[in-house]
Amino acid sequence: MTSRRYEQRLRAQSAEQTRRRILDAMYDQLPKIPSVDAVARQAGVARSTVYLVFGSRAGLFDALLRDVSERGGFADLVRAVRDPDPLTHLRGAILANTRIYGRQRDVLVALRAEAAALEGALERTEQGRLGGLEHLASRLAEHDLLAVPKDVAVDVLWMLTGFEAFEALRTGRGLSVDAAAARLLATAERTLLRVPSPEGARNEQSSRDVSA
Amino acid sequence: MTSRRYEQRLRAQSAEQTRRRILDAMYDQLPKIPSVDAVARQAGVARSTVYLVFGSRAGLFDALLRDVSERGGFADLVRAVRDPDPLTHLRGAILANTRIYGRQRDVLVALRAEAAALEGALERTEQGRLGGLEHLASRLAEHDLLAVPKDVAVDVLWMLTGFEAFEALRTGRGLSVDAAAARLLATAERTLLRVPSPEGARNEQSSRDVSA
DNA sequence: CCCATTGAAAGACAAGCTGTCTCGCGAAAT
DNA sequence: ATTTCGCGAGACAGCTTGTCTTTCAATGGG
Repeated sequence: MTSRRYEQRLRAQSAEQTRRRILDAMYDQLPKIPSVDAVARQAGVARSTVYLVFGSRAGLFDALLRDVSERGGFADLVRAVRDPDPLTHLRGAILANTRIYGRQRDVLVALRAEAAALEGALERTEQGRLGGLEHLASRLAEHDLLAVPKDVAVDVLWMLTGFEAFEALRTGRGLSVDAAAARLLATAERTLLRVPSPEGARNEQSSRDVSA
Repeated sequence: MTSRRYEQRLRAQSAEQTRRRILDAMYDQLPKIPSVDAVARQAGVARSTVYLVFGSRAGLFDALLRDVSERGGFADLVRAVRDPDPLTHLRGAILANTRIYGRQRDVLVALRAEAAALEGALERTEQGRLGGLEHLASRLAEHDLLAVPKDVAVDVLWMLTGFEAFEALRTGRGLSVDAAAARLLATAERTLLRVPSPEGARNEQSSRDVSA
């Protein structure tokens, strides 16, 4: 009875399909937070199947979080980080980051509401952001562009690149995605960078006209 | 049968007591978000009594929110707002605001987690903050202290004085309440105020040493 | 002192949710 | 042909919110 090994490609493939169907069903119901039952019904799948595939309600949201991370829109962010000029890095990263938030907003709001059930998963994701910010702060420091200590720069960047800051401007103040990006960028530049040199003046200008 | 008017002071008084017992029972269980049943048991009260007094789970959290607002710690904030010097107003308001968040943190985290059920109640509370910020921005503008348009200043202040910004620094970056206040203040001053004049330099200094 | 009034307990009930488990079909792999 | 295994179907336990009815006991007007 416990003998034959199987390697069922087709079966695994269709399993992947049901997995996708379930996740897509979740996206469909956002930003309202659906019950496991509602997701299963929308996906045309038995509720027990959802538990079979994702383990629990929390597992379902965890998978959604990973899915969002993989789906990218991160290309722009990566490009900005790779730029040789640290100022372009700063500007491009904040802009790309904010636009990602703008696009994924429904998912992120739902995930935040479910934050209690997710615990570690969210932290793990945020860890990547922290690493990126430390890198950015180091680069700015190396080029002697910082007007504040490096760790303060990391703190401020952390606050400004979080989803909550974006959401406060977007929903709380009714700004567009690009207007929110402009406020965040202006705040970062004026707070972190040395002097309102010709460089600084230009930045301020460029962020102002987007927001106009 | 429908005749006599009653004016039962003692009864009304004991009703107020049960009301308080229930709210206190909630405070006891924070920051974990308790079920109505758990609150009732902790308060030594029937679950149906909670519904009798507060109407619903949402009503319970709504009452908690009002209770927090009334409990104050707002004296410092009011004093800062009344100061004739708009710069003192700015600094005092951010500091007092942040300290209030620090003190009420457990409640605010719980309320945020329950935000979906509260809807309007939170907005109403935030409305007051917005009004205060507009006033502050106007004062700064009148004294010609702003380096950015007034509406931009309101947006930035809104973002920096929200609970989320505080929480990002406090929990996300592990800062103390005063260190968080220093970051917020430095960000606000450098972003909003004209030139790093002698005035500006002094501010930067004072906020730096708190954070050290 | 009597008893209408009313705050509050007790608890039944409906409905929705998560999570677990069992049973059985039918398609895929060997 | 026979073994696996993905998945649907559904029962079950337990927790939750919310509603409603019944009962108890104190309060206070007359």
